Amino acid sequence: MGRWKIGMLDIKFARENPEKVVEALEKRNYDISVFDDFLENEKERKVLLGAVENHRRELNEISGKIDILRKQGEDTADLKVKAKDISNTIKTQETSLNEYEEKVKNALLIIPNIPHSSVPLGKTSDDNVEIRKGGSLPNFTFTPREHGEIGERLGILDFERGSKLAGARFTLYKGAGALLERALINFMLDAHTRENGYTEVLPPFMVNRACMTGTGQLPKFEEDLFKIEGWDHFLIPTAEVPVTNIFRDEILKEDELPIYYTAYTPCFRKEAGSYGKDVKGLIRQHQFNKVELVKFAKPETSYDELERLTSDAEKILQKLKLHYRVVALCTGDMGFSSAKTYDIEVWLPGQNKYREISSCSNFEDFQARRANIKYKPKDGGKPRFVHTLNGSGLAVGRTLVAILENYQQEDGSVLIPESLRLYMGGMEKISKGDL
RNA sequence: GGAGAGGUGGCCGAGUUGGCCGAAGGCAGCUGCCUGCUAAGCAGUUGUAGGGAUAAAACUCUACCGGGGGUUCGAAUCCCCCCCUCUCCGCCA
Repeated sequence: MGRWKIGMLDIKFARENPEKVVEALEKRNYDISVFDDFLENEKERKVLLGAVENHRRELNEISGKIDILRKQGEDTADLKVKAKDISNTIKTQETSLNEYEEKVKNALLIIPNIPHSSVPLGKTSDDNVEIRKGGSLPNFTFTPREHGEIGERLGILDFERGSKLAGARFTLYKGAGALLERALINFMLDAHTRENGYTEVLPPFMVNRACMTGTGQLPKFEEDLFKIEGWDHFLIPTAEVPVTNIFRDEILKEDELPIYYTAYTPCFRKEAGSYGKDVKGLIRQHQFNKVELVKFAKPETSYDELERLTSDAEKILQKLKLHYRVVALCTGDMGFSSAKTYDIEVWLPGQNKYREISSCSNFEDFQARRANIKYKPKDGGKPRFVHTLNGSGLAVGRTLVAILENYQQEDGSVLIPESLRLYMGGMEKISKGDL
């Protein structure tokens, strides 16, 4: 009855600023008809809600009278008849009200976040804007190979057997390859916890529906998720989901903010609709490892936090001496829940292009509304929604790809970046036949 | 998997012959008073969401006692379904 356990776009904001919502939808190349549905149903919903509340007040009054008369031993039959009548009216109207609430809620849940004013306008990834570059391009005296070929020649990546075990887009890592993946995870976690101020968490790798709705994967993108048979649980597509939902339905204290979490998890994605794309190699897998950064911040500081979060992710690439660039995603290329996103793209000489290795976003209060995460201001005011942010710090498999391609030698061996050697038991180079 | 117990406000915890319960009491918090500091003490106050009213308040209405449905004029209290937590047994990394 008028309770919104699932927040989303602020219903009041949507109602009172329809032009802004429409503008946002257009910028994102979304069909604006969902919003028309919303407005229409929301209007009706409000009228009905008012009617139900009035009747309820009337009914409450009569019920009170009945109680008093009853105690005085007087006859209440007439009042009961009247009350029954009102009660029936309420039931009828409520049924109708519920339908409208359902419609409003469903419409609201599939309306994306409103882009921040600083987000570049555009339709596709071609319209993204490069912000800066980091590191320097590697020089090769030979033609660099792709990571898949490098990995197979070294015997550290086995795509054939990966697909024997689980099908396309699964890979078996072996020997120094498995070690390198594990080393990268530890290296990244240590950097973020020891140098960047994040607290490590290790969440469940599958979550319930409420979590998925909270961060925006549901209800719109269910076809991208692996669902557990016979259970309303899903394998996580990113640690963002369980980690952001840590504080679902909670009210934090202002002093606790900002909160920085980092988490290693595997990620599971169906990659529906990407048939034929990146079928070779490690770039696009159904299961991959990622170290994630998640922040809970006050609204006033969330954009500063986004800059710092992005630079925390960049630091990993700097330590590994990999060349990269940071791009600001345009309105048409941004994810559903995001208000602003920076992608970090690492240079892959084997493919002669930049590939996304991290995506850092400020969701403002979009996820916080859905997941109902608030904080109580110190001055005693009403609880406010927090701002949530997250970014990869980094995608581990793609980092391994970058190392193989950037550190490959003419003889097919691969040097280990210096900052990683401690994590590789001192290994300096991966050669054929190692481990 | 089997057998029990329970889910109430920031926390603890009353309330199950239906009405006076948004909900006693305690703790914590806040505001005054008082005590030369601290502790104690006295009085008041302190939930969330939506609507109305207002310059803003005061004020007022509706809903919320794990979730959903039912009975009833009326449900935290009765009935049904689901979820979760805890204890014991079994099983297992």
